[in-house]
Amino acid sequence: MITLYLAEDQSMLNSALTQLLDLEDDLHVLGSAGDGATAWQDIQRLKPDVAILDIEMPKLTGLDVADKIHESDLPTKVIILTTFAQKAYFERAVAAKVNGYLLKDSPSDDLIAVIRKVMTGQTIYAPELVTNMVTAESNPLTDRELAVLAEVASGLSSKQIAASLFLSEGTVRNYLSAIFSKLGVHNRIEAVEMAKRNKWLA
Amino acid sequence: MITLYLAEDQSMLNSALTQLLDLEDDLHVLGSAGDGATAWQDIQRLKPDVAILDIEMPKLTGLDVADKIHESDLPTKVIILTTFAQKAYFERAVAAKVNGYLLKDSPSDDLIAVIRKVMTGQTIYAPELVTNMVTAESNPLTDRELAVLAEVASGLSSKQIAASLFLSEGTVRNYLSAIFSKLGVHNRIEAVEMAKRNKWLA
DNA sequence: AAAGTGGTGTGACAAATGTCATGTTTTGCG
DNA sequence: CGCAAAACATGACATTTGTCACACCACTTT
Repeated sequence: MITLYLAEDQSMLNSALTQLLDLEDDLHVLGSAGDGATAWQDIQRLKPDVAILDIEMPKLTGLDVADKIHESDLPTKVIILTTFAQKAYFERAVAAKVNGYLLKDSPSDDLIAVIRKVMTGQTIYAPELVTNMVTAESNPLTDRELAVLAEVASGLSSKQIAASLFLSEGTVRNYLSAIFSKLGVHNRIEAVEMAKRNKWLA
Repeated sequence: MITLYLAEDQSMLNSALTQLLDLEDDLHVLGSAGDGATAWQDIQRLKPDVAILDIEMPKLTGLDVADKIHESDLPTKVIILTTFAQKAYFERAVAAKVNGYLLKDSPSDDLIAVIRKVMTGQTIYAPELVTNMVTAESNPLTDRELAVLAEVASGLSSKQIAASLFLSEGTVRNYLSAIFSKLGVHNRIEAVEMAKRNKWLA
């Protein structure tokens, strides 16, 4: 009997999967949560064989929970279940040594299959991800540039950003200029749009 | 026996719900699709009692499909199943006379309950929506302003927008100024962010 | 018919933005 | 170490952006 824990903040999917997984003879769902913090507490207590974690959740992301599981040497294996094939997320997941990484546009039967494979010690990554890895942009910005862009994204002016980061206004504008050049765009709007699309912010 | 059709582009949710709904004694899923166009074709042919439609899907949105069902006088009742409580969507759904409107952060049991209620002739809207209706902003922009903002959102400069809409550059900037004033913001970034959040664009 | 209202359109002006040339640390790396 | 590449920082300059006062028109209201 494989014991499971499910962390997924969309209730419709959470409850549907919980019920569906529990119907399998060899699977049993010990519990589920809609946020990362609750999930982490439950997982420490329940020690499931496999934790299925969404990434974007309140309080703690699935990747944060995966890190904690790994740090604490829990026996629990981790499957990340997320919406998009995002290079940034995938890289963090690989670094966290997750046992599986599956996209939500796979059918639920795939999830069941991955759970069983992970329990045999295999590591399973969705093929779309490997493909996407090649094409997807890697974040070319430095920490400082990213900090500036984050402020721009929340609507601050160069002057406000300068004050916030203790820089001269010219410096801020220069970072912006460097950002535009690196991203191949020509203004703040486009830069912010690209950064959001690639999840480079926050 | 209530026959169902499910249109949902996230395979994980689609397949999980399909299986789960089919387990109920009085429900039967005739088919499902991951895009609106396929769904519309199938629904015409299969004439299910209830169609459960996601809004954001490829080809045709769930709201488009709902309109078509209504126009064609099909007997099929419509339940919209979507992620966020978005005033703009909800208004269109009400205009399309849908029989139910449910959020994906409701548990799957709620969906089953709503299906049965809708079949008795009731119309069911998620309570979060009615609450949200009061607080949510209604789009205060004129058509012209919206056209300008849409171009801004795709990163064009005032000069480019002026050329595209056959206006003087000053006029474009004046529209922007009016937009900022109406939205209570002070620059393009914030205006675009607000418009995107409220789905006022495209 | 006059007055009011809201959408549309314009140019002048001040402020913010983006580019560039340049200098100063910090960080690999042979 | 030495030194090259990258990151960090600044001010001068031209362009773009945002504000404002104003004008025109269509459409109500009085």
